[in-house]
Amino acid sequence: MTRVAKERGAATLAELPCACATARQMARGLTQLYDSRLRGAGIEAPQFILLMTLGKLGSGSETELGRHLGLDKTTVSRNLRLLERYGWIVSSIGLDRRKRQFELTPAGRERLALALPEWKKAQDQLRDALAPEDWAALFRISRLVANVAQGLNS
Amino acid sequence: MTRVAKERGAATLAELPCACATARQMARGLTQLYDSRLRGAGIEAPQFILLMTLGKLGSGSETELGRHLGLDKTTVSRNLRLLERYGWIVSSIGLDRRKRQFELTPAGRERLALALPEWKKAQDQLRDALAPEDWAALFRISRLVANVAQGLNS
DNA sequence: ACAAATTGGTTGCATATGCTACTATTTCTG
DNA sequence: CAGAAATAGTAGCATATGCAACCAATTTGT
Repeated sequence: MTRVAKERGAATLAELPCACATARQMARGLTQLYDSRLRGAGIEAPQFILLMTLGKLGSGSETELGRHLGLDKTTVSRNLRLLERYGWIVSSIGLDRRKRQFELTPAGRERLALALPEWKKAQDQLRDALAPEDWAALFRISRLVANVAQGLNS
Repeated sequence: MTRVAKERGAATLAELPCACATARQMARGLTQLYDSRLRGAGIEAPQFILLMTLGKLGSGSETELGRHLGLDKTTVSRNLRLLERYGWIVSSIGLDRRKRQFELTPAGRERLALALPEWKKAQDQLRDALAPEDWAALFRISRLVANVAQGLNS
């Protein structure tokens, strides 16, 4: 049982509940949960979320999708390219020739339909494991903090 | 909690509040917030968290650190190798010759001391932007859901 | 109308993450 | 004790993520 001298600095490592660390751990845990289900439908959480968002919006540009998901535009760019390679989405150039509009292909809608029941299983599994008020708080806090952080970052 | 399986309507794209998506978005937002501060100290959130955890534990093996952080052992393996390359940690082989024990070097402690005030700035900035009860709920929910997900994944 | 600022997107670079499969070591069992 | 099972760590593969720098197209300010 080693014990390093810790009576040096003021607020040392003793107790550091880091909001970032705990939030990241939660996100990783949930990602693994959803991944394990979605994998049966040949997709994983990040791509599913992107595909789902595009389906919800009908169509969208990279920057637009990035704003919705809190993702950097370069990340969206590369992730969309993957979905395009898989044939799940197509892109077209808009009137504003800088913009590329993306939308689902039939194959993309098919994949989404295949994945939705698996997504639901994961989501229900989590919900059943939580008290109703905790389930609600999870969404409320996640949205709130995501928005606050977004604001602080801009 | 009850695990009564209720019949919940089939999922449509209309509105899909995905716990995984919102949690990931929050985690990304917080990571960017903490990163932007920590970068001034020559480190970013993931490495800071790992270094901090190692400092808190005194020493630890890969698997041990992974369990603490909810990280896959292979991820910990590579991340630790980076910290080692930077000279912030050292490893030694234990009695059980499968295990490698890691601990901070003086340079690692120095880096941590340099980063702690920046970490605190980010953390305070977030706390100030949240109502006290939301700040508390953030930790409670993150820990709770991380634990629940961990359980469901194993 | 034109130069400047803004906006949308891509490339290069580096790190982060996890799964599968594999090796080495230790522990468990018959 | 010998073989089986569990454990610790690593390599290969693929995706995810974001910053800085850059180019192209559009909008703005004068």
